[in-house]
Amino acid sequence: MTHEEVAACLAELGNTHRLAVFRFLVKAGHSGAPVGEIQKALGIPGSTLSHHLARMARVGLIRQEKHSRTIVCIPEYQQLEGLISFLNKECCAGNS
Amino acid sequence: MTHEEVAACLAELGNTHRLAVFRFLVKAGHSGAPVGEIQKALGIPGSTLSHHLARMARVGLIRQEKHSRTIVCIPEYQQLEGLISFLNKECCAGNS
DNA sequence: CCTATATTTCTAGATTAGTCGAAATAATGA
DNA sequence: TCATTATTTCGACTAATCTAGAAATATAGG
Repeated sequence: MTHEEVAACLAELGNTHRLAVFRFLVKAGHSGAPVGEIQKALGIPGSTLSHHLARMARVGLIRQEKHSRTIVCIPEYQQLEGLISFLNKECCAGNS
Repeated sequence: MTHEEVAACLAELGNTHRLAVFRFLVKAGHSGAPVGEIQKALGIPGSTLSHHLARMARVGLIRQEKHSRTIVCIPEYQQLEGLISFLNKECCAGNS
């Protein structure tokens, strides 16, 4: 994971709506949740949510699988792990 | 650390310049580095750097100590640790 | 007091992000 | 085929961010 990729992911998680979406998806587990369910749970207008989901998918924080009419969003755990391990390695060196 | 505080910190680290500054300060260690040194090392114009440093200080990622004419920037390790622990607790639950 | 140094504040332009209604697309089932 | 449901794309607007030169501030040393 490069410096730029890490910054891009952090920037996406650095928005309260998107962070809330990610937390919701993690609670939903490996099977994720459809867009409509996220929308109902968090009360975000469809077009706004769609925009945020697209951004998160673009940097690999989630993936979207189409099942007939619904699109299921699944958190990409290993991407978050990459992020955490980067922060641990590159940003905690020298810590007490 | 609240949802909003976490998002704010992640947003600040989600900029390549600021992430580079933070990484540089962590390498510098607990004694930190003066603004001028960061500027020389990373090649960022003074006014731009000052802006980014102020933002990072605002969310508690660094602190700034004035020693005569120079201002020393010090990374706030416990803030980053708070961030990492939040991501681990709230965003990794259910992971394989 | 004056000059040099370190850093910030001011200002302004350019770019990007966030928001959301309305229209468009896609798939299902009657 | 038609209506319904799920979601996206479009379009438009506002707000925030990024950038950096120029001027201001603060401090040290001569």
